[in-house]
Amino acid sequence: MQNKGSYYLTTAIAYTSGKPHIGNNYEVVLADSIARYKRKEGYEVFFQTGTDEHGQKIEIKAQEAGVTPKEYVDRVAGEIRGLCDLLNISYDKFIRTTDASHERQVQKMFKRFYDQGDIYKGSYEGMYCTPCESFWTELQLVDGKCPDCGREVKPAKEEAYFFRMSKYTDRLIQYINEHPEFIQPVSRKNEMMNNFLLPGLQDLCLSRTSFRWGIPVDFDDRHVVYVWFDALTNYITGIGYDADGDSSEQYKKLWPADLHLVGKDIIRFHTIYWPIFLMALGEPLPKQIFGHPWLMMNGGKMSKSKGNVIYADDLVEFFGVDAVRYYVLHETPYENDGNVTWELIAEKTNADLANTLGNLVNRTVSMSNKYFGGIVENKDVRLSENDRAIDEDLKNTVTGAYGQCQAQMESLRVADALTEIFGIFKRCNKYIDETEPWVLGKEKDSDPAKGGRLATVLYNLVESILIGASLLEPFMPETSGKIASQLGAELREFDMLGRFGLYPNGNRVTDKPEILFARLDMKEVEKREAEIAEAQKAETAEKAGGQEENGEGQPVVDLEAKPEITYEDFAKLQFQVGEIIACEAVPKSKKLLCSQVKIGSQVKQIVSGIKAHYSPEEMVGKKVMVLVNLKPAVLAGVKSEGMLLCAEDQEGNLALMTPEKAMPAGAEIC
RNA sequence: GGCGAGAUAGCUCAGCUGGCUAGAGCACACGGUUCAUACCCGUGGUGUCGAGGGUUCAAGUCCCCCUCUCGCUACCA
Repeated sequence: MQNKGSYYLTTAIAYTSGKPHIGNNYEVVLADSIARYKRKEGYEVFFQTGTDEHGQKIEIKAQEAGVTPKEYVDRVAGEIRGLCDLLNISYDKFIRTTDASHERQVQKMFKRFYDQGDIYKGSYEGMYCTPCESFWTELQLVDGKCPDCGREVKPAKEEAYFFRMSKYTDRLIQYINEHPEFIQPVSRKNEMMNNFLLPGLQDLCLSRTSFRWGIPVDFDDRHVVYVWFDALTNYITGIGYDADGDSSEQYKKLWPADLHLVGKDIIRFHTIYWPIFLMALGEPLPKQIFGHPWLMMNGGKMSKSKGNVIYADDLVEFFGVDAVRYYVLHETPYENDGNVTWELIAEKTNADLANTLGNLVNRTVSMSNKYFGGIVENKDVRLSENDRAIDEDLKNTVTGAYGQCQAQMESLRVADALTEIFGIFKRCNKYIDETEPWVLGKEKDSDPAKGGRLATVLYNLVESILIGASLLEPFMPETSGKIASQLGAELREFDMLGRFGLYPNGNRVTDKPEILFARLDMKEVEKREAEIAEAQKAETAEKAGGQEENGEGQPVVDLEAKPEITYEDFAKLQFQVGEIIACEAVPKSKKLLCSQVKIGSQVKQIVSGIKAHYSPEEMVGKKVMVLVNLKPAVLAGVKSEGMLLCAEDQEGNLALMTPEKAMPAGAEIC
């Protein structure tokens, strides 16, 4: 293939807070297939993936595990890299945000932003009005003064560095409008525009002082750099960017990246903050950001304590690496989320890999051995009109597949590209049916014409399969290799795939055909799945058994630490037990319920955002914890005179706080 | 509440700028076949194309309205 220049693609880097599940690994498989494909097309590909290793969550996880954060991330990063290797990911660089070179560059970039005025020192909580005891963001201030009392405000102690996003917003809007291909799929572009860019960007807080596990700001070492800035910049530090202008040759060759592949959940960071950071550095923006859909497990509800988390290593052990790759690539179409369960993978493996592909290779090799001792030879006998038409149709399908595949890959429709490739194998199966080799085989010795025809039929099959396998290589490299080896030939380069008949005449296929994909018994699949579920549950139970230890099945919720308060601060809050005597949904609101709450002898109206978790009916009669002396506010046009207190987990599930014993409405909570 | 996406066969989905009897894959049923991993090939759907209205010679395909689902966002005190 001719050299088509460089092609730089990345995945998002994986957060090292724990072992990733198949839904996380899906992205690198997708990226890998694109990387391998582009390489075969003649691009000089550089494919980077890696791990994101800083942040408070990791600091806490490490503490729980009784190890240093570095020890913790070393272990998890190793695990993640191991999964990549297991999945046959052909990354060129595996970057870690704890790499010394990355850390140094992040510090330099941070300093440079500060020096050029993009970063200013402000306050994380906001401006503090001492008499009102309130924090305000700069935007809320009226003429730089407290919007409540109009008095002077001053920065709070909780200082932080902020990035002036507003400075670059217009340029970014213009860029996005002029480059319709920048954000893919396009529906995401509108989301970003309408929700963030057009209303105006808030300045982004770029440092934290509440924990230590991060890259220190070198000129103010109480601060560590915000993890997103740390993480996003990996795309340039990994290839040798230098903030002082001494970037590597590699960087000059590869940047701007051709493709950032990221999950749809973090497309905002990649299409807004990242481009703005690059503008501030004076570097060009990446050519395309693709926000791919997710692979959902059992409809998205998974937990280790239920035993339904699906991990790549379990799948690979049972199905084999290429069956897993095939499934995740084929099942996630383009814009919609895909689904993954053990049963679905098994079904797809049986239908497409065992039946269509594996059986095709097996029957072709078997017939070659049976009829010609494994020798594959095109006899070029005279064909009937009918046979000629059949052969032509086969060849057209096979030689045309690359073009079809190409068109799909151009728009990153990997699933559709795979479908095109499997069209070859389906056509081959049909070809066998049309030519009926077993009929020819019976008369091949008595009728040389039939024998010749049979040889040609098998030659055409072997040739077609080899072309199909060559095209399949980026997606299922191991399988393609096995097929080529069974056929006794080498996989082809892409620019050969339009030509039919390159298989060496008289070459020999293997005499010991190996089953590529065994048909799976659904009972076996269910059994294995159940075993793994049991193991997960057992592991969770074991961890939960330890006193303070939190297993991954009972996730901890880590919050950003707030500043310490005094007892006096606390004493200002008035908590009481309230009894909900009436409750109704707030019209024109998706999340709000309006409750009448009896507190002692008074009744307060309180609006709460808990509609998704409680129906108005079940609210009535509950005794709940109420923050009584909160300043009244109007929500969705309804007055609210307090706050019902709830616990909230990682998924945003809410649980009302209720007294553990019967208590009268109005009882003080202290 | 705002913005956006979607609602098509049992399941997962294709159907571009409106045009002949609305498609694919899976599953299922039947038929054929036996080289092969009980495999492959063929055949099979009366689907109100979410409801209603409109434009048009002609509408899943355009317009209006409604219902529901999903995503982002705001409020979630």
